[in-house]
Amino acid sequence: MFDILIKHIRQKVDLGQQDLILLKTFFTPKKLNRKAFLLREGEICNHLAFVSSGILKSFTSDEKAQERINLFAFEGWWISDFNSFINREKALLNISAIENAELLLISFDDYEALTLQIPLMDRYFRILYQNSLVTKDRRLMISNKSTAMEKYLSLVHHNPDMVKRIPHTLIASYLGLSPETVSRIRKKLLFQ
Amino acid sequence: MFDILIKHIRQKVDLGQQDLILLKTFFTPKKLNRKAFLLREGEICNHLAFVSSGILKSFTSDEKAQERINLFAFEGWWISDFNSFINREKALLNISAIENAELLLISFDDYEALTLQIPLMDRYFRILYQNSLVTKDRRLMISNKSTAMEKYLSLVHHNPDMVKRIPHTLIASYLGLSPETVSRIRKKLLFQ
DNA sequence: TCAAATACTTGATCTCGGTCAAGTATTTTA
DNA sequence: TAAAATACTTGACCGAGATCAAGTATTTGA
Repeated sequence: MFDILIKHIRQKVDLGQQDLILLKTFFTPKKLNRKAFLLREGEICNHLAFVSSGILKSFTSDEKAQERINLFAFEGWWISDFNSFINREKALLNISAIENAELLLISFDDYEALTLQIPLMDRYFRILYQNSLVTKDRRLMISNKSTAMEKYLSLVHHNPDMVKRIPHTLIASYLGLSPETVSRIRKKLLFQ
Repeated sequence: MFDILIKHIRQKVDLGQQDLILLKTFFTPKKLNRKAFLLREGEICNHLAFVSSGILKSFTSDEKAQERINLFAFEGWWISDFNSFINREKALLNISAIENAELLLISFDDYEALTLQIPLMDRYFRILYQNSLVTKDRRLMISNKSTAMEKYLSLVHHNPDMVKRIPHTLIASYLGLSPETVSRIRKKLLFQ
């Protein structure tokens, strides 16, 4: 259960055995079945979730409009409504499982306590967020200026597994495109 | 020169007098005149820049197409090509000054050394990046799903000073819109 | 294993916002 | 302070991608 989390952390910072034992006490395991919700918009997001297995998505649901996907979280990823979690505001995002998932949850208070008790975890999250910023920045640049085809190709390039493992309807939503457009792009790519 | 940086850091972490003195040794002041470049695409981005005064922009320049603005950095903000800085890859972004600016630069090596010598700086950057992620996430959601009008109104709401202080041509580029569209939106808003 | 739900495709049509063009207004700098 | 550069506005037109509609294909779970 903790193996993947610990491996993930050790790739970034060098925690000792004592710290690892302490670390575990801050997390609560949770199973989440396909389609089950971890968070609903309007709630305060009380946990950061680390995905040990399965796939989750975070998304907004504008009444009649299709849901709009914000993030897919695979094994080894973190997911939350970050604004809600950090600023204790109402969540704009929903989070639910696309495939049965196993999670490790840490509450806001424990997140604060963890970084104070194990300062290296500040470093871990600093590096994690650093990488995350790079990815978000790229997504933002592509979202702002690219054609539908370029958006799709960029995803195929940077996240081939997303395109493989996740229904195209959701891929479309993630890219801010309609499912029809993605379908037409895929057809075009088949014939080069 | 260092006042704003130190104030900024102290809002997030509690550095002692000794650490502050040490901290200063890692930074190099630099003046950058309007239109001067701090970074050109293709170079490796060797510095994080803290803006003590003035305004900078980071942007891509797709040959014939208009430049596309990625970020405006005001007094108290950080700016860089983060991917280039962290992963030592060629920069996709240019960075230049919109108004005469005073900067504090820290090199990649010193950034690494700083966080090792003053672990609280890991915490400072962790919190900084946390907030930055929230902003980027919001920008990404808006960029993916909103109309031109919604994009403009969201900027007016979240960054009124940007709209006030920065030419509308650049605002348009920042929002991924054409200057003409922004002009038409502003006209529409005048008549409610 | 089969009905129901979900996912995908394809065509027809529409619309928002981009592009082009030609002007005016403002700022900058020599 | 005047010429040059930059910024902004407005109109006409166009096209990429959304929407609507009506199918087919695949997956899921009782």
